[in-house]
Amino acid sequence: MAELPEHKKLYEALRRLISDGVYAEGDLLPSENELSSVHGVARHTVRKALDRLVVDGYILKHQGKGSVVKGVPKGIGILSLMSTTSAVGDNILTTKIIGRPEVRAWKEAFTFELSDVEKEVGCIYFERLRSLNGKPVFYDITMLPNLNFPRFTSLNLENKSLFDVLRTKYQIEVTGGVQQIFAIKADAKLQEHFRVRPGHPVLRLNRKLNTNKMGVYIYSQVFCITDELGLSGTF
Amino acid sequence: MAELPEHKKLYEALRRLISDGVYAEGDLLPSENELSSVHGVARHTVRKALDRLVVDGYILKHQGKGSVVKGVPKGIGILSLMSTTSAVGDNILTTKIIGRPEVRAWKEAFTFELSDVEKEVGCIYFERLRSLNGKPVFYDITMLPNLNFPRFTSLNLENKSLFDVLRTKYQIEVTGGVQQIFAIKADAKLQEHFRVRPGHPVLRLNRKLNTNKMGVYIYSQVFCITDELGLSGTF
DNA sequence: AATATATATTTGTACGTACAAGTTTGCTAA
DNA sequence: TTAGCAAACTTGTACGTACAAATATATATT
Repeated sequence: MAELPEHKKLYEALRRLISDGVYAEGDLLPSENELSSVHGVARHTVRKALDRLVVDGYILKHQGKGSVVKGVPKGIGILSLMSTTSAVGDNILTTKIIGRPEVRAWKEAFTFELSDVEKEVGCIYFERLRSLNGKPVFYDITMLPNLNFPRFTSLNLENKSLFDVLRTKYQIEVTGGVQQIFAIKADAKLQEHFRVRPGHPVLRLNRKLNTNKMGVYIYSQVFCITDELGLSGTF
Repeated sequence: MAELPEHKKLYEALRRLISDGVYAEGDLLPSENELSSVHGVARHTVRKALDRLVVDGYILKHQGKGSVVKGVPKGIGILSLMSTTSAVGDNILTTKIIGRPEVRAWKEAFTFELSDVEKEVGCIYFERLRSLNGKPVFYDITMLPNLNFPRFTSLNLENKSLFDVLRTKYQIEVTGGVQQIFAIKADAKLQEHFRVRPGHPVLRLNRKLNTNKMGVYIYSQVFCITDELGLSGTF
């Protein structure tokens, strides 16, 4: 395991403290000079760590005041749910894997083209149906290239943990991506999954996610019912 | 007019060169040392400017190689169009302002709540209908607080230039925001604008954009037909 | 000519200093 | 008590140095 640079170590440490709630929203982080002396690094290194926290949306900086904790940012792109009527908060979101993750061939990923390498190795494929308070709201298909993912098919793939699993188990970080969004009418398959009538409006997202590994992309297609819940995202 | 800091001036200069196509996609920027000596600033200052170009998606950096131009990034959040069948490229996107920008009172901005200050000053309101090759695809409502926007109602509000106008004329930069996305059925008003039948699926976006000015937010609601075009965005 | 090696170039990390600018805090004087 | 002011604190800008790591280039060797 390679040694991380100092500014990245500090970034990860502070990020964890915010994620774990040690520093809550509105709190002030220790000053740059304090972090500098405590962690035994130069102020410049501290600033680099804080810069990334700002970019990632964890903190806000105010000259003369300090670094104010903003909170844990929403998922990359559009991932979080938001109720139109009331707060979503403690509603129960259950995730059901349809079938098991399996390896199969692929020639294209929705509207995205694949490289020759990706075509050759095939993909890990799985579908999920997520329900809020018993009502299905999400149906998504995920495809990963069958590369460097030992024992992936036997992992528990919960909603929130997918990116964490990729980062911690396989050192793969999602750095960005592209998505296309459509409003469509529910087809037979979606009518069945969502238990809606023909013609019901459904949101469709085609997504291609970039990672820190050259040539490794994650593809997913998400269908969503937005009758009571809008898809919410920050940017 | 306040003097911009050196790193920001350099950032703006390089950004402009990329936007204008002087540095095209795939080109290498001058090295950090070269930029340093040419512009008469320290390498650290150059790096800060380049850092922001990386964050904004204009360039990619490779250790030992240099800074490779990535191109002009897509709009913040979801702004750009993308064809499902072929490249959009040179299709003609026309923008029509429905009515003129006008000042009016407001009590809420779509699903977003307003501050007391915002309610008091009222808002600048305008609607736009954008068509691709004669077919209407975008209908959007924009609302700005009636603050610090002298002569705004007499400006030409083209599609691409809104953010540029805000930045250059009023020193207001959009730093991020929140959006909610829904798939809905076209109501009477949308049926008329888009010339579609009842029940046609339409994309709706409610957006609240943050700016660098404290307390100044931009609100917009966008309706979009995605029959042939998906809404595309990078993140 | 092809390969291996050494050199130069370029970005990454990390340290340091100094001062400017904005905010908070505490003190002093009215 | 209040108001004003000075000091302390915190982040922003900008300069400098040094070396590491990755890439590109030129050189030498086979």
